[in-house]
Amino acid sequence: MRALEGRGGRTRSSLIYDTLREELLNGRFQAGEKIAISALKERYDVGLSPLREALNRLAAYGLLIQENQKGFRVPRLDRDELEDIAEMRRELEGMALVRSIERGDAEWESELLAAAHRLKRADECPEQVDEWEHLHGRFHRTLVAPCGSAWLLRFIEQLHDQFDRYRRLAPEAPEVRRVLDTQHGELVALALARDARAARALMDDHIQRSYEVALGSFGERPDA
Amino acid sequence: MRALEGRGGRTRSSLIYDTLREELLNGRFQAGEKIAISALKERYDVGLSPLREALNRLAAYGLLIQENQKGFRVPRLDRDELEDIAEMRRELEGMALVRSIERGDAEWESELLAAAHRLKRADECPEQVDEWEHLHGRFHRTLVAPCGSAWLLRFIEQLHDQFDRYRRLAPEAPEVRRVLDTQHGELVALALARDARAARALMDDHIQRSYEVALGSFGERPDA
DNA sequence: AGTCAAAATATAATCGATTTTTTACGGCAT
DNA sequence: ATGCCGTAAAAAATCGATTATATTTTGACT
Repeated sequence: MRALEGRGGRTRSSLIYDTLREELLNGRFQAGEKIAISALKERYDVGLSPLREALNRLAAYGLLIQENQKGFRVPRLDRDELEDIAEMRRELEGMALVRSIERGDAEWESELLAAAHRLKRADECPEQVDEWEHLHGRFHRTLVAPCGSAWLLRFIEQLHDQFDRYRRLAPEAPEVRRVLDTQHGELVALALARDARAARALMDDHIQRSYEVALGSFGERPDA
Repeated sequence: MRALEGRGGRTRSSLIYDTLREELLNGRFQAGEKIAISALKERYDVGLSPLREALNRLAAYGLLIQENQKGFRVPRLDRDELEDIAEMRRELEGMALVRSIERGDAEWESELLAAAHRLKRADECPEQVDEWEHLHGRFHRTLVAPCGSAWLLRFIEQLHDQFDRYRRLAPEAPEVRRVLDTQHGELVALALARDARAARALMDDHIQRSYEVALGSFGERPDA
């Protein structure tokens, strides 16, 4: 799989980083799995150095676990951790959304409408998952973009990535999906109406429902 | 400077990481400075691979900036960013403190008292800065430790590191320092009294004052 | 059979050298 | 003088091979 040829100003290391991040998010690696470095080396046809650098970055970011002298592992999926991630998302994205509503300008309103529209179009093509994921992430980023805090945005991004490891693994839930899709539009409406309180409440509910979908990644309740 | 010999289970990469992190926090590198990799290589007597891996991790963590094909740079100090960091510290540490007060058990109370006591002793030995920094960090970590969210703790740690880049560079402010030292004790008292609201308010004030001290890292107001 | 230790194997970490890209410099035309 | 192009030097990124550590296997002994 000679996937990393003819790049533009990018470094091998950064290309592998992006690729691996995407694959980790999409559950292409078994949770808890040990990373076989030389296998990846073959698979992407790169040297050890850029590969290891990418793995180091992913570990610092939290998408891998690094143990001295024992290489890298994919973090296990853990109910408590998912709950933690969801709870933090509610706190931080709620905070960011309120601030965005206070500070966002007319240009933001336009971009928000555009992002929501693109996402809505994608909602109707369930076959193009990658495209939908892309637009979905972009919509949520747009929503909180003008919050004014670079660090808050950074943390939110990181939490989204963590959350997506679970959500993308969960089975489809069409009824909830429809509600979630509707909420995207409602979030825009509340943002444009500058109703911070209601927007925050809706965001809370949106993340809570997503969390319940993501719980599906643990398989159908072995406790029932 | 053959500083990285005879290690115990640690990897060269992780040793350099710790060393560089510490030096970055202590302002041993000029803000905005370009990292001369081969100079560091000589200085710590290590190969390029572990050094670059450490730099990659530090960049992912936010203590360095990485630009494709242009190596690594120390982030500039920026008033707006410091404000952002302080604001986020107020939000996140406030949140974590409230939760700790709700959830912390008797063992936590003991450790908190111990940590505060150790810190107080160190307050009186202004010559042992490193020791004080160590105990200060530990005190603040203890304060929020039982908040129940690993991710919240992670973000707080990261923000502390960012904040310290500024604070440790700022000139001493003995009067404010005395107030801040006193507040550590008061925080413990409020935590033990389980007065979440007052504790949060005090933490807010504590961080705000620290922020004002840290502003000193920009030199004496060129705008006056 | 089960257990421990030593040897063998596999994997992680590191090094030294090479390749690629950027940056600095100097001539040349405008 | 100023700006552009090509070359030289420097630095970043990468590779291939080596060393160190962990894991597995083997085989003697209980």
